[in-house]
Amino acid sequence: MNTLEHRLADFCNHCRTQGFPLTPQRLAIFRAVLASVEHPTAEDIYQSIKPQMPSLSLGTVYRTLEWLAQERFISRVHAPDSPIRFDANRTPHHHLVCVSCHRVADIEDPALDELPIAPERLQGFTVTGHHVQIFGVCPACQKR
Amino acid sequence: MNTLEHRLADFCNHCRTQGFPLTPQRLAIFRAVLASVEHPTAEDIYQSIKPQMPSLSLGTVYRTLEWLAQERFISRVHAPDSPIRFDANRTPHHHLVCVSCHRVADIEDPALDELPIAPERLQGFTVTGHHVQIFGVCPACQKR
DNA sequence: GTTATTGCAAACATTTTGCACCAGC
DNA sequence: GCTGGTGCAAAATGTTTGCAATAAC
Repeated sequence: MNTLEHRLADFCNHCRTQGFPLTPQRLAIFRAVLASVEHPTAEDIYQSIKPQMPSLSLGTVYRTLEWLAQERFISRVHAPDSPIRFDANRTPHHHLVCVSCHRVADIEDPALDELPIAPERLQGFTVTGHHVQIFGVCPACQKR
Repeated sequence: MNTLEHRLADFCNHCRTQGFPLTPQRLAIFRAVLASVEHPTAEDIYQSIKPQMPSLSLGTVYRTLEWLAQERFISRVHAPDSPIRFDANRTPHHHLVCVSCHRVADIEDPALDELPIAPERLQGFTVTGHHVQIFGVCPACQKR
């Protein structure tokens, strides 16, 4: 199971055991990434939390997102013509990127997780992972 | 054939027939992208041309690279933790990205050009293309 | 009480833009 | 000569950082 509650409990545990102070800002920021179906930018996260926590600063959001990525609770999504986005989905997946509105959707397909790459083409690189971006026009943009 | 001379002639032709003034700046910038084996950033291009053309401005480099991409003579490469890079390679290919030094190498493999994506997973997106990024450590960084 | 985090503002890196001047056609 | 390109400097954008005040433990 991977419910929101489970993920949050995991996170609190990690902070406690690793000696990272569990601040309301961290909790709110991780919650916001977990809750978002889109892939929010730092600014998106900031705007979504600001109403309930007016003292929050954008710098803290950047620092915390960076730290969450380092601790492997979220990952960064780099798409063209867009600031860095964040993603709490930890199951292996790839991305559908709308070339019109720059929306990013997750795509899960085991066929994409194991690519048949010929080793002799790797030019001596030690591979640590890969990521597929599929470009296209999303349903909403097709209607325009 | 796709020699440098051929690509340049193509480019000059395109400008002539499409009514785009063929300026020394445009020629120098396209030449620089063609000549580079790495995937240069705007700043890289600027620095490489500056000695022979001291009047060149960075703004022109950005404007020209953007225009070259629009006219499909080059493409943009978006890699994590790096400014936008440019690529004159027009044969279908993908990228090897070094997670240590952020170098980007081309990888050509027909297996990557036609991915077996199940249509029902596309969530209504109209697909226009895709791109594979393979992350790893390049030979130079492995030795450190 | 100690230590790490936060808020704030300034700095930074990259890219875009407005405008007067200049060059290609 | 007209049209669009260039150089320059300023602005915009996205992100990072230094530091004093503050909150978690």
